[in-house]
Amino acid sequence: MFMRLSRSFLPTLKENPAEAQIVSHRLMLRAGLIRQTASGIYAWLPAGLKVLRNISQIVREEQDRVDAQEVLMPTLQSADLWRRSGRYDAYGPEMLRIQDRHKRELLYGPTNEEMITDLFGQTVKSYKDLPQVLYHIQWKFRDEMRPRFGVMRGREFLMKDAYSFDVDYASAVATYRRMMLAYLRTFQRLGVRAVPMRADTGPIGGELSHEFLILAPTGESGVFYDAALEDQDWLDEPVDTNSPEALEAFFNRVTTPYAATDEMHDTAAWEAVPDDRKREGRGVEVGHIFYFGTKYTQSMDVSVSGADGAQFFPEMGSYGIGVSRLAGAIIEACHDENGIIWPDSVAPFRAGILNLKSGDTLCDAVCEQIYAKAPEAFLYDDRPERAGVKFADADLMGHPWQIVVGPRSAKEGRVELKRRATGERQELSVDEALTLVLAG
RNA sequence: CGGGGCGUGGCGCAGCCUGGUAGCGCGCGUGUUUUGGGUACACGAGGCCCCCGGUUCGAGUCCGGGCGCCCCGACCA
Repeated sequence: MFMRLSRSFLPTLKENPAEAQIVSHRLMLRAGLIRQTASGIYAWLPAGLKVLRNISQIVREEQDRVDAQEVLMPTLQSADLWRRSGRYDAYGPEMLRIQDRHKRELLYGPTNEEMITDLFGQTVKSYKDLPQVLYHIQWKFRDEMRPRFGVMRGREFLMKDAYSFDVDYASAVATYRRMMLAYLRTFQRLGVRAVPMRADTGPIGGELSHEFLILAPTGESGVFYDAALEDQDWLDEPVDTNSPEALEAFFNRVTTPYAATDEMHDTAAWEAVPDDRKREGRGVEVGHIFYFGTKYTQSMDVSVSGADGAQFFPEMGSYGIGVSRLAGAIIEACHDENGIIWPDSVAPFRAGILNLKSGDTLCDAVCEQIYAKAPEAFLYDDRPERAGVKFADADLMGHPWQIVVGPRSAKEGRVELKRRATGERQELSVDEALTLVLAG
């Protein structure tokens, strides 16, 4: 794509579109990341697509790190598949049902348990091939009664969904815990604090369902948690993911401090948390992990041979991360009155190059020199606009860094480097600035 | 699905009550001006007023129907 702003499809808006009520939706529209094409359905423009890809890539790396294997299943699924599990009739009007030219019944997948279970069953025949964890990052469609909040609650959305198959409960628990670690690492790398909270397990019961919520004032549920959950660095945490004991210790550490959404809130337990550690607010759900045993292997009759030669139904779990929702949720958590403040890891561009005097030989030369060093990392604002316009747009788009090139400092071969998150500015040589920006 | 609101140049809105052939700000184009935080002036382009039907000499405006979008609620990655 073009990284020169003068030639980019990056339409920033000065005013808030009337339909956008919450801050992330407004900023996504104003910063030129998305455009709505129908209720709850969005087109991702070049900068927005970069964000989606950056998020996906981090999700992917952390899934791979716990030995999940990436596949790609289709968006369209056959109704027959869902009849096997009994969900075709059970799912209700949220499922978009489609007919092809031969009047065959299809549906746009809202989730993939049936399809993955079928795929698994076609392939895996022995306990020796377990465990298996498969995931994909694919568009889903749920015909929500009321889409809202931009991409946070769209009808079409990009989701990473993983599915695990284990020989027994103990093994399934280990897989679940491994995935929980992967999630904590994923969200940490995305620059947000997502707190895992016990979720309702419905008819299946047990304690193996957790939602991950990001604190944001516009969140959909109330959350209460112990500040002890805030400071842990999971990226360097040496958890031996092959050891069930180590996984259990890890799991206990994560789940012992109090954390609950308003639905699961336990007032008595909350009272026991020291006042200075109480954290209370609104939360956006960005991930959900769930153990559901043999629900689908049984209903779809997918079994494998055990060591004793007898057939058994593998134990399953599913693990979702709302990728497109995260784009909005991150903005909810990371912005100020001037615009987005992207975490370095998801920013569409590492830095904006602001040419304060396009057309000036010296300014142009300095900008081109910087831009040539790493064109993929920069958005070069070469438009013949006034300085104020460029400052405002750079703040709005939220580049982690702004490299400001104006005639004043360019004469001395220097540029001004601004850190978006802190507003801190410093005058540096071109090389010094490049080193800082490209290092992180 | 219940309740409410809106649909007028690209964006934000006024005009509708009290029918007479469309206006403001921003943006866009050209020129001048300005040159480190959305500069100022001038000129200019751009509108089946969501759609269909009705009333009327005449409908953006009144009436009926439809479609689309948003907000509150119940429900959800």
